[in-house]
Amino acid sequence: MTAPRRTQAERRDATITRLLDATVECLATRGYAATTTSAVAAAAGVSQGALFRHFPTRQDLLVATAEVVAERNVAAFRGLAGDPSPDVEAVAAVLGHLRSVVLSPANQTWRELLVAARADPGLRLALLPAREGLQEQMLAAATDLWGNLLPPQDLPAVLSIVVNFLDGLAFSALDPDPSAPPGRTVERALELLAHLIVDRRPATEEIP
Amino acid sequence: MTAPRRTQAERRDATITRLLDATVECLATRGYAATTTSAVAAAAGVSQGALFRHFPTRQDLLVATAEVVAERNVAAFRGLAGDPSPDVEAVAAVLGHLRSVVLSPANQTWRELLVAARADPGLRLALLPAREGLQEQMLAAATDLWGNLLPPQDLPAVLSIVVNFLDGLAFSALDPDPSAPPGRTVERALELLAHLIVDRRPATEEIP
DNA sequence: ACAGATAGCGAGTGATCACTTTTTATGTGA
DNA sequence: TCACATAAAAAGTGATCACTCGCTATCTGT
Repeated sequence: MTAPRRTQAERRDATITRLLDATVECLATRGYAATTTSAVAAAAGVSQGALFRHFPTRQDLLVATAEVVAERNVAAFRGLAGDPSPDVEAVAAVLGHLRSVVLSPANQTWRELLVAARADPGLRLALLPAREGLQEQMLAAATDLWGNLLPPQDLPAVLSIVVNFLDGLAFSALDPDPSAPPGRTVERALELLAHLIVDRRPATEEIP
Repeated sequence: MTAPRRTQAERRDATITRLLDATVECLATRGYAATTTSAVAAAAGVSQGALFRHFPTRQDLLVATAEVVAERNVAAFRGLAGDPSPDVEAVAAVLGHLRSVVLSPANQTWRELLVAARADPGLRLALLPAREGLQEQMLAAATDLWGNLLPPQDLPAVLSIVVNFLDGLAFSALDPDPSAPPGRTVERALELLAHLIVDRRPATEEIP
């Protein structure tokens, strides 16, 4: 009943935030094609007119959303703790955390936008700076994590293997629940990758 | 001038083939969202009415296309020659071939449909048998290629690493030309994976 | 040759898309 | 307090979507 009495800037920022959050959720749950302006506006609890006041086109909304999730993803990657002298188990544990980061809704949103950008030159161009920044930050994070385990010239290759493997995994895992525990195959794959990073000699499991 | 005089079955099969090929091309070049029934019909050189005579809904067309490209992908995987006693270079070469297979339009089409299926339960369900068949055939192909190099229980994990890495690569490579030569990082990554497969001990490159 | 069946065409059809315009609410500066 | 600016809502607008329908063209069995 009582008026909240917010400033214009507060009102503006609040609805923009709600729109961006709604777009993330919409992309993660319904996919790119079903992320329509009306669906986003409805999810945000505002009108379409409000949406188009702050984002002139749908693409502008998507690009802004991409930048938001790119920042979140960078923060999540940097949040992975590094160990000064890690063993195989520690690296495998980090890879497990990395897996859950890659499977998170924010990363799912990012993937959805990347896939759409492949066939949309305008979106691809608009996403380029965020993509480069993300890559750079991830290489820096990889240096923090594994810089003393690998020769510097191999870091990009190993990072590419790990991240693309996890992305490919997220993308071929069509299970409705992305936070499900990893299967045996994935578990063993992470183990092999951990060996690749730590001692560069994966142990052959003896068959009992 | 002269009438070609084809049977009904020939006419039917011909337009169905043209529609499926057009759908593959459309998905690979324009992406899922832009693969509309009118675009496919135009690319196939037939009317929309002809399309809907053979495929009651758009989803039926997409599912049929998925089954076609899944078969093509299996054939491409099985076409990779195995070597009875391969060294690192041979395995790396096979991985290079595998990369070009994964980057092919047929595989790009498959990925596009998989991504769309994530947010579309009906499509996901319809794609399930093709997905299982593909996975099975790929494991068989991997056994042919690397069965005598790896312990059997590690085959699924290694296959998962390789294939998902390449898929993730295809999916983050937004270059307009997918047949471009692999960059230094990708080259080194394939080398490391070859070592992982062959001698399970990647060589550390000395810095000159 | 001819009746019936199948294939293909193209003009619709309602729904929904991204987006615009008009109108109403809500802060802001003087 | 009140003219003004900005934010949000409500009601459009043309274009395009998946899909239908009536018609013609082509083939098939007899």
